[in-house]
Amino acid sequence: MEPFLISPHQTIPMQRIIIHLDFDSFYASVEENRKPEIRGKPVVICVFSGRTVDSGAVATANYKARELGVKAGMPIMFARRKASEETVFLPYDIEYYREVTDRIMAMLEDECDVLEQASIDEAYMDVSEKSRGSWEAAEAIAARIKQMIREQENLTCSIGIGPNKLMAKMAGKARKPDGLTVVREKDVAEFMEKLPVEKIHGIGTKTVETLHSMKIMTAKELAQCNPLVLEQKFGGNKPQLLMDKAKGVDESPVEPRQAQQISKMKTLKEDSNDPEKIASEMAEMAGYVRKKVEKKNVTFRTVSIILIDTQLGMQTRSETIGQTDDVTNALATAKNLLQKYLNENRGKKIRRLGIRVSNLEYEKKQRSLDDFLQR
DNA sequence: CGACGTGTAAC
DNA sequence: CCTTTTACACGTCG
Repeated sequence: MEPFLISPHQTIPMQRIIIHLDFDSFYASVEENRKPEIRGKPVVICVFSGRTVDSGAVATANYKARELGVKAGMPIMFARRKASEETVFLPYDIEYYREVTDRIMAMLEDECDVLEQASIDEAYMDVSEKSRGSWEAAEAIAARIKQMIREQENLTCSIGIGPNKLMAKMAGKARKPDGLTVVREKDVAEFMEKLPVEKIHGIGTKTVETLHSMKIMTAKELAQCNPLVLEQKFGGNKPQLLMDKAKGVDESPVEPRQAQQISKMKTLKEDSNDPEKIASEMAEMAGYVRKKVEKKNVTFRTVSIILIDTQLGMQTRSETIGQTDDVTNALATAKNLLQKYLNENRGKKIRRLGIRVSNLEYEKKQRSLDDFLQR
């Protein structure tokens, strides 16, 4: 889709219509479908780190559990304290959730011009053409999508429709669960005005803190402030970016995403600085990375290790090598980086670690054995 | 500019 | 008392 309609005399920015779709407490809902006996109960999906019985964090809580005060991101231990007798705690099963998502995303591709899967439970859809520029038509598309997902997967989602990705996303947040909210171009200013800065998508804790220290509390104040004031506190492009967001402006296109990196992290059972021990964990994680690299049929150029120490400080070390698909090679590089790190940081103990490959190339079309034999 | 390391943000 | 994975921006260095 062309971003602009070009007439002989002028360039008219085309009005886009973007849908954002977000499954309601996705992991929990999927588990409720898989295990009917837990339906109606508070459900908490957990990432258990394995360090102690209940160490780890909450990935998702269903609405029943949220009523009890359980929230995503919370340590499982906290959630246990808040939870009631009947609350169900389940380990997350990412592979199963991915299967469900993949089915739905395949379906969504047919319902829009361009699909951008933003995460396991979120997608943007450009429906400018499919709706022929009509907000009503876009709303009908959204309603049909909701119905399809309900009928075929027994899941609900919240949908936002707006003139760009930012507004679609924020519209979707306005009504949950099972919501459908349209913010037309002409209604953007009014929608944004009421919001405190911390409700703007993409403005996180650090930025909020700085804005508050400047007495900028609402999107309206941010949108109308003097850019020079922001430039005192923020560098580079950030002032412009912040003001655009506050005004509900976002030109970024909806485009298909491909992974830029593949990584695997793990929490150690006990803090350690034993090279042998850490290297063997590294090898295990490399096995997982290998699987993913094979599945995606990619090559990579950069290998990194990620280390989180006892104080939860994160450090990375990386090295760029020749384009390769050989994860064994990556593991060797990772072990070298690890060796170097441990030498530079004598005595520092590691809590969590990870391995990552990046600088991915998707061009790699490998000749199959058949092709090979035919020569 | 490419490579590397850190910070911010979101899920 | 603290997960996992990904993306991207930016500063710095050579």
